[in-house]
Amino acid sequence: MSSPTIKDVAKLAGVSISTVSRVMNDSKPVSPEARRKVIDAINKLDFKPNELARSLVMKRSNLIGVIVKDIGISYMAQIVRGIEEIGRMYKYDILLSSTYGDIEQESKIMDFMLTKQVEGIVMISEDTNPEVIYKLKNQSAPFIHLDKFYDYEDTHTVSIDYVNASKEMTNYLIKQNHKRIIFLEEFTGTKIGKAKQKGYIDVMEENGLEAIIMNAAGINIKGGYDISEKILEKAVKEDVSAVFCAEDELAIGLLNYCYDHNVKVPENISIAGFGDVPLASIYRPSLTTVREPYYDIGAVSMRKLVKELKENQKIIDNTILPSELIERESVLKI
Amino acid sequence: MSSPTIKDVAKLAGVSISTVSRVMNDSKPVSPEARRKVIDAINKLDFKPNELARSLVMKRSNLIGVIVKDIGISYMAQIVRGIEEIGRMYKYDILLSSTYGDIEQESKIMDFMLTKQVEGIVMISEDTNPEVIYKLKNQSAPFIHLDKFYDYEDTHTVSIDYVNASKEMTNYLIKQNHKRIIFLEEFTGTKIGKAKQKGYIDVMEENGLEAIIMNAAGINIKGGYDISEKILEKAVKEDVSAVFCAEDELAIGLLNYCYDHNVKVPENISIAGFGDVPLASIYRPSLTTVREPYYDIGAVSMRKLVKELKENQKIIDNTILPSELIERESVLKI
DNA sequence: GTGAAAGCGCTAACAG
DNA sequence: CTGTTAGCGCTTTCAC
Repeated sequence: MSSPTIKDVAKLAGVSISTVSRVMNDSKPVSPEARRKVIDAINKLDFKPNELARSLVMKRSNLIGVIVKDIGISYMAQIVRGIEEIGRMYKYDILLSSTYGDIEQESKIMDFMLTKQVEGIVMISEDTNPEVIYKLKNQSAPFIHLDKFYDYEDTHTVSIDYVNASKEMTNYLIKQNHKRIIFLEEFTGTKIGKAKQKGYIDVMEENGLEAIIMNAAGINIKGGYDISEKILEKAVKEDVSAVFCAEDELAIGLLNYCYDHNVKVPENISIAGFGDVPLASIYRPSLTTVREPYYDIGAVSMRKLVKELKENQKIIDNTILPSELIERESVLKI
Repeated sequence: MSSPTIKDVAKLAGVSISTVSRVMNDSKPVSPEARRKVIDAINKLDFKPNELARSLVMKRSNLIGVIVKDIGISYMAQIVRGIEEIGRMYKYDILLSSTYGDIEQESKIMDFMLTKQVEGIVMISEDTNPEVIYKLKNQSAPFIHLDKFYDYEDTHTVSIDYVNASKEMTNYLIKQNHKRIIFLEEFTGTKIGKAKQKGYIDVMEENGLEAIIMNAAGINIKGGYDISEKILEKAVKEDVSAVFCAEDELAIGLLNYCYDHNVKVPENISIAGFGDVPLASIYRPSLTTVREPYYDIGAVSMRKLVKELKENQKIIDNTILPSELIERESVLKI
């Protein structure tokens, strides 16, 4: 009826349970004969060890808790892929839970995962609540905190150099002969938001160009779409030829608006994004953007976690991964 | 140092561990005084019960294994959302693992999940290997098998009525005055593939129209893109005005090709898809398609699993969910 | 109401 | 090399 246990195997093989355990784990020498008998019994019974029991005594669950805002958000799914693939290499499994941005859930789920004895936690959110970060930092398991927008001080994370990435894109735009460039963001005062803005402003100033910043109400496609009318108005009035969006989602929103209103991209206006979400390369015109290496962010996060777990010490730092400017169709090239 | 156990709580509260257990689970009456003392102790120690130990003795892991081809595939992520949200209602957690289509992995992961004592399994794949299905059916845990293409006989799944959905779209196209309509598919001989094809052919015949079927080499954006030149050639030569793609991905590939080659959609040619992947509504022109309710498919799957678990009996059947024709821009309306 | 004790399935000394 | 035994942290009889 219920699945066979190590006892059943031992009985059938005519040895003690220790011997069975030993052949399963190769933890101690076992005579060839006993080994054979055990293996036979295992096969005959189709025995599968109960990892729960194993975890209990070993005090190692081999579980990593991944708390994600919404697994349907494609870049988050990319991060999870990275976590999972590296996790698999080290025999870690993923316990996945979504919060949908609800801070109570974030907190509850964290507790719950600890209860399930996860050995580490990766929290993938957007605009994480400070309380949650506090809690994350004050619980016992090592963690990584990944937030596209909210780069908290002194948290353990993996990201790119936002100032520099933003500079690179601004420089690129200028090199393509754009002089009047709007920077579209939703300014929330976050460290990352400031960094992107700074990169843009610095380069514009260096080149004696005026920084023109506009604000969207929400970092998503709708946010980009809704501000588009104003942007386009300003563009014709003030001779703007390019818009640098702080997030791909904003750029897609703008692109959608342009399509809906017969504005040709990049002929009439150039649009650049930031992120390189999967959609950016599929959409037409394809989006010129800065690639944030989501998969790698996940993979490196997991590697760091594994290292912490192995060395049994908590680390608090920020690993910087390289970003890359991806030239596509949405920016007019000279 | 290491986290407090029920013993520590008992000691601090001056009661036995049984009493602590009883207040935690409300399983038996406890005197108000003892209850208070226990609760105090729990709070003081920030005690969190070890679910692993609990699962071991209760023989209930509260874990559902979700085996997914690739969590980065957006419609799969939508399904997982549905699974997760319903799972949460019943206190089930998600153990997530990706296979990347590798059949050895599919099999290994399944074993591994059983080892972790998952109570049920949801397998979300594409073109699942028969061996894997066989194995899925012959293991002990209840399962749901979700495959967009491969509708195996006698498996436990949740889907839509493909023949009917395909008929609906074909009828719609005809109503929009299209007479020469290409059906683009990658014919793999699967039940679902046949169903979609049948829906199209039946309606075309009913209307005295010729069925024109073309084959892509792969059900993905590239597959659609690569066959596009031929399609467009045939379209001009044979006066075809619409293409009904058996999958949204094929339609997006075709749309991309049209954009790249200055073919206007829907003015020059109308394109319809099947699926309503998230991208379909974002892309411009937005894609007229058949909505497969991915989230609901996940949610209903989980409900079925919960029911099986509760009633402790395996069910093998196919739940049919309603689909919906989504009118957007890619098909020229009269 | 409450505590002592057995046991979930497994690993890891310990003694042979 | 192998078996016996003592737990891992918890739930659940079974007495009291």
